[in-house]
Amino acid sequence: MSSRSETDIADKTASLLLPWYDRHARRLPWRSLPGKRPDPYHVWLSEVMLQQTTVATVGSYFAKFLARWPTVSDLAAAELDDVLTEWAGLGYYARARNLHKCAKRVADDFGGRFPDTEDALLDLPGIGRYTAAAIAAIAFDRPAAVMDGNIERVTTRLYAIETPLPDSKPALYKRVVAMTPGKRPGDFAQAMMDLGATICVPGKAKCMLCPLVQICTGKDIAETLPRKKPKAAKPTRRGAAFWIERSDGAVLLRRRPESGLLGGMMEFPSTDWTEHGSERFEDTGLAGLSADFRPAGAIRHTFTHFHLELSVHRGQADHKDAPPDCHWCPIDALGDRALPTVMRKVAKAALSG
DNA sequence: AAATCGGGGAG
DNA sequence: CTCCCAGATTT
Repeated sequence: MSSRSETDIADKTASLLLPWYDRHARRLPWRSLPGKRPDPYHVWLSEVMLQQTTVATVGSYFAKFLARWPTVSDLAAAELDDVLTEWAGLGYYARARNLHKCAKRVADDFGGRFPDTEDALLDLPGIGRYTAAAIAAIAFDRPAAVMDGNIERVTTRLYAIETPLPDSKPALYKRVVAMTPGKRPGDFAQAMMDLGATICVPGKAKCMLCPLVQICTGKDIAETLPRKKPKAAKPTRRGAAFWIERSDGAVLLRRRPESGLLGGMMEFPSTDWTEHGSERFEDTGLAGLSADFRPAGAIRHTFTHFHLELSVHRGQADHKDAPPDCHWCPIDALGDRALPTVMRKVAKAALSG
């Protein structure tokens, strides 16, 4: 039972938004020149990097990946460890593993060309509902309904939807489907996202500048929308990390398990991260390696669902061969390893403490 | 449906 | 400090 005004919004949004986009579109590295179709590889790479990640953060990573792997086939031929190394610092490392899997699938099953439908894209690793729709619309001009966090907020306000997220998602998606135009669907999606990033921002929206203000139902309560369900508090976990240096100056690194937190990334051998935590080197699981340690400070780091406090310990050991999953790394080469940000903090503490 | 999975920038 | 970001996958 959609009211008359809802129909009006669906009918008018694109025609109001696209002229605004033609004037105010942000110039981003992965966007093509106006009227030209972008390279699907560029669209895919940027969309995966942009999952839960800001435009400012992605910029340099996108350039590095494209310089090193100019085509999806180049990326498919890369070593996974090299992909993880280039991804280090960007977070959500399952994205990097799925990126590599997806590149291989595109190279092997599709001859290096991305499929051009939402359904086929959805079958690929690391491509979910949002990314499939975004690639289909932006790279292939398909009228797919694209809904990300920005578009959720814009649509919530446009229709003054007071049901909290995520319960409101199905209703939001129906509205986005109704608004998405048959012509320039990719530009429409990008325009909605630009609007959310620059005008219809979280908190106090800049309604005075909005091209949709004349049809916006929620402009008077924009600051209170979208409502959201409360989030759980973050507990603190603790543990210890060990900087183990050999007489030639190399440091011991260990690769973490393929799945789970920081999956496939490198670490300085550390204990499990638990509520109470352990300071004992024996709890790192490194058997048969003897070393004396002295305290070298502590670091704090926050992950998505917990805070971490790690004590850092520094010691010497002279073992020619590395334990399982481990290798000795020259200190000068640490920058070229797949070390996540938390482990770079550990390295900094060890070297200054 | 809920939990897991990073990191940084803005307020 | 909290919130949010061009979400996907697993449980």
